Amino acid sequence: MLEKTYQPAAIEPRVSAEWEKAEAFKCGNAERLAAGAKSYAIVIPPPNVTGSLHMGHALNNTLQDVLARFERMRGKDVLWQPGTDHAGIATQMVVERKLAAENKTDRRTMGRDAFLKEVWRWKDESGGTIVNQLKRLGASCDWSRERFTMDEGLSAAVRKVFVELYRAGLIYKDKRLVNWDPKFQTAISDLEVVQVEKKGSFKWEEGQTDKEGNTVAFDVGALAKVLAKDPSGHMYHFRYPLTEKVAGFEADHIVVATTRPETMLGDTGVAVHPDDERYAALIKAKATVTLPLVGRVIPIVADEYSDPEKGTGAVKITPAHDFNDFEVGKRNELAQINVLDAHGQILDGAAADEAEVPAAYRGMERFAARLKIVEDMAKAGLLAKIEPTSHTVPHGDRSQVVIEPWLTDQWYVKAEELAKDALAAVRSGKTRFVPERFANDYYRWLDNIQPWCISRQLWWGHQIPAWYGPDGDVFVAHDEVEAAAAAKKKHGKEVKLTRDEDVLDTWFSSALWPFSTLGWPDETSELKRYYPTAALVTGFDIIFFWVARMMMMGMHFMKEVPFRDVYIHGLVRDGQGNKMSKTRGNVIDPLDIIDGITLKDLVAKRTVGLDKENANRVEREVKKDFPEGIKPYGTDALRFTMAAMAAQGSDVKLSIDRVEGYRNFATKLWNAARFAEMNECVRQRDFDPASIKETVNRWIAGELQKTAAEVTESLEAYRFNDAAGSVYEFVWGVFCDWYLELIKPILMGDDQNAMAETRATTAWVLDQILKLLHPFMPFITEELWAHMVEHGEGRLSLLALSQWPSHEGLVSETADAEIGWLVNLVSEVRSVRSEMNVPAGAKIPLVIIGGDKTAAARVDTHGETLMRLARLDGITFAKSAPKGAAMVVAGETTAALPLEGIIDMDAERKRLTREIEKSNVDIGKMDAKLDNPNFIERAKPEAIQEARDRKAELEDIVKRLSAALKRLEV
RNA sequence: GGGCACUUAGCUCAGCGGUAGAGCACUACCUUGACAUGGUAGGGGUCAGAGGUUCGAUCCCUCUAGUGCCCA
Repeated sequence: MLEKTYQPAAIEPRVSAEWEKAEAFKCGNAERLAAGAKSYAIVIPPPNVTGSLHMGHALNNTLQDVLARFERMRGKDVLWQPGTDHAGIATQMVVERKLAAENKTDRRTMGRDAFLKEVWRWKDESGGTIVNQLKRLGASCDWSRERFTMDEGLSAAVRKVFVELYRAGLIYKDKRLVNWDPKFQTAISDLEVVQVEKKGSFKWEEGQTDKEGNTVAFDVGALAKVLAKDPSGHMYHFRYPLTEKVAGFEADHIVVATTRPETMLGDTGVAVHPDDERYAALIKAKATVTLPLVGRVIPIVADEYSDPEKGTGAVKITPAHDFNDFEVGKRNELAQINVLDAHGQILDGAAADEAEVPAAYRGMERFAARLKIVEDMAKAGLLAKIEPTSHTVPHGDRSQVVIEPWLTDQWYVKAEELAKDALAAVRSGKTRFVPERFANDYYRWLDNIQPWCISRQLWWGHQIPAWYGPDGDVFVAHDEVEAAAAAKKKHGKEVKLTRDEDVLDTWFSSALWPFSTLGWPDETSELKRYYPTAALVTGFDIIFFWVARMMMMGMHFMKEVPFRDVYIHGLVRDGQGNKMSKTRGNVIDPLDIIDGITLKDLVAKRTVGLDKENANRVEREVKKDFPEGIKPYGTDALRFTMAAMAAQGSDVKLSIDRVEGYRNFATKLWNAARFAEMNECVRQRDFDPASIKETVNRWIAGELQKTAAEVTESLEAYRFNDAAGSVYEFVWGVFCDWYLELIKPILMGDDQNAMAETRATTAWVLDQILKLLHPFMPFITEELWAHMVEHGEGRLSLLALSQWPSHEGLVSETADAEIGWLVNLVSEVRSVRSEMNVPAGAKIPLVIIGGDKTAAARVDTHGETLMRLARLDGITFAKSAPKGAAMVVAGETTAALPLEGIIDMDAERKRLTREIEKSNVDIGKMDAKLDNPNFIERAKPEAIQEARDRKAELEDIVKRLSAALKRLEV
């Protein structure tokens, strides 16, 4: 016998073990293939190997698993391909931190090879965390095929892709400005840069006076204080003196403005708009300015980049430190002078000599240099103005430090070429975004795509397969042997080669994921069978990072899209709609919902690493929101919550109340099964739902058929919430609330045939429920599936491998009408009882007024059920209502509850009047429609008929209620 | 500044050209032989505001206000 309540912690490990033992999720099952199973593949968005499970993963993987289990039950050969990516920067950071914590030598001291050994050791020890957590979610991946982006096979794919793209001219090396992260000292791609809005507060202007009329001097100390908080957010106006006075130009200087004063050390020009009259004389005279503090003579050039409307209309140009200036510099042949090193400090030593950096600034940190330069310009009398300005400042998404555009040699992918096929594939519908609107983001990005910088100055990652010869010429090859051969051919002798030190962007290998995990470049049978994959499930935040790049690589190397559908889901937020974040302290760990957590542990978890002020705030909030911590709700409840709340394209605001509600749902199911067990509801061999005789059983079979169709349709359309909603409503609202109640008299009665059929039907419906629920709640359903055979036959298979319900011909209109009548009548009686304050325990008689043969037959069949559910002590028939009775109007049936002396006739009068009023309002609405000639003329015939039927129905109700009311008034 | 969404019950959200729905919360009653992690009944909404299209608008269009996200 099942326990009274269900304990997820007790069943989940057991069920997991069953799946594993049966190798239930292995793709390529021989029987299935022999039966001609179509393939259905999903590749997991590989989580970072450094990662641990968060709510985003829980949502993402729940949805994938729902699809995978659904299709597996539909008989397909399912491959859900799992794995992790190597997360270049993140992993390198983790290991460096670990070395520091263990007081081991640092990365640079131990050298590249030794360090990489450390990383691999870390990966072997700790890299499995997230994979194990995914297993706890019930993810039905084919774990035997787990892949890692640094695996040998996947690395071979990376090398091949690099070499081929290079040879096709689609990868090249170039000296360009990159987004340089001074903290990690590596280039990063545009996508890894986040723009942060900054606005300062310091204000000063030359000649500004105070209340007394005294000129206010520039206060460098005050500025220093402001900049210490945030170095950005100000516009500085500098006077650059003309090298020589120019006829026709009044001033002896030109004013330029900048938000980054320190870059002036690298200025090589000043640009004004060619149509700007104010500066025409300077352009004509080919005037120059002498760069203050440095003394470099730099030209004033005409370039449309400068906006005459903005500031003075003159901009300083620093080609080596600004993306726009870089272009201006190229157009006007300005020198590129770099003044920063890899740490973001002003150059020192020989490099500084070459760049003509004044001694005063050498080796200075960039923001310290910013302040000093402003100070020195002020001292020189060349500072005109400082004003707060709001501007966006690029930050590294991992390092959180200000990014510097920096001139370096990097490898690039000619993304604009690869984008063409990727765009066409979506435009032509070969790949479809769900919801569709996300295709717009995809188009917009690919239409404006920039070269993709793929080299990273890290050690952990795929080292670029490029070797340099003695004269710096490059040999791109699959391996060193091939490179050496090429070098020998060129030089006519063996030469010493050095390999490019850089590694590739992690996303470069992720872009190959849909085919590299299937064995490419080998022509494996898996590649043939599972590519293109059926669906990709991911968040909108990585459409650019990943989806677009997989499309580009897939189209180029496989000549075919990597996936048919891309389902984009939202973000998981907290109950209030805030993004979950560590500093906000509102992160909910999925495992804490599954296993539960005490208040104390939750506070500790959320405050770790926070400063005192934040920690106190978070502690207060946690105590308020979770006074008793989080109870253990189990995986199924969490998964069902995710699915039920994953409406297309919208975020999931996760509240614990909701999870609790679905945990209760699981309990409800558990107890329904317990009821079935207690009543010996055992599935019969060869049970055929089409041959059911009893009305109530025919009815539930029909309802089940409809529900199964709804769930199937919703899942096919990625409408997870609708699918979850349909099955929830059926299980609770139909099966438990009505069917189980309706059959109790049969199960306790003495009609053996009816009882046998009902038991078999109940067992059968429960089986179908377990199947329909399985994709959402795999553990409890698998457990019940196994349990429910104790008295019957052994199951032929695991529920996970059973067949998805799909039925036809089970819906019976007569059964629907009959049970509908019963349900309606019970509800109405209950409602009247409650409103008339009839004590819940009291049994009362029911009199059916003027009932026809149908009513009599129905009462004959369902009288006992009716009595039980409406708590009646007898049902009789009469021509007219007895005196002092409350009236019940249920569909075509009118009935009376003779309650004289029990009920308040005044209350009944009021109730009837209110009911009549309500119906009359609705009749009025119908009349308004039907009296409108335009409606009759133009509306759809069905709409007109509907309105007429509705009106007739309402009028009938009013008639009967009015009659009842009249009787009371006599 | 450009683009995309959103605004529906106390809260979180579905829905949709033709009787406004769910979960949670709330109220009353109920230890009825699966389940109090339950049952029964109930209250609660001019579907952000203003126009327009339509026989008919919560739904389609325009504008306004507010909110969020993406891109510059």
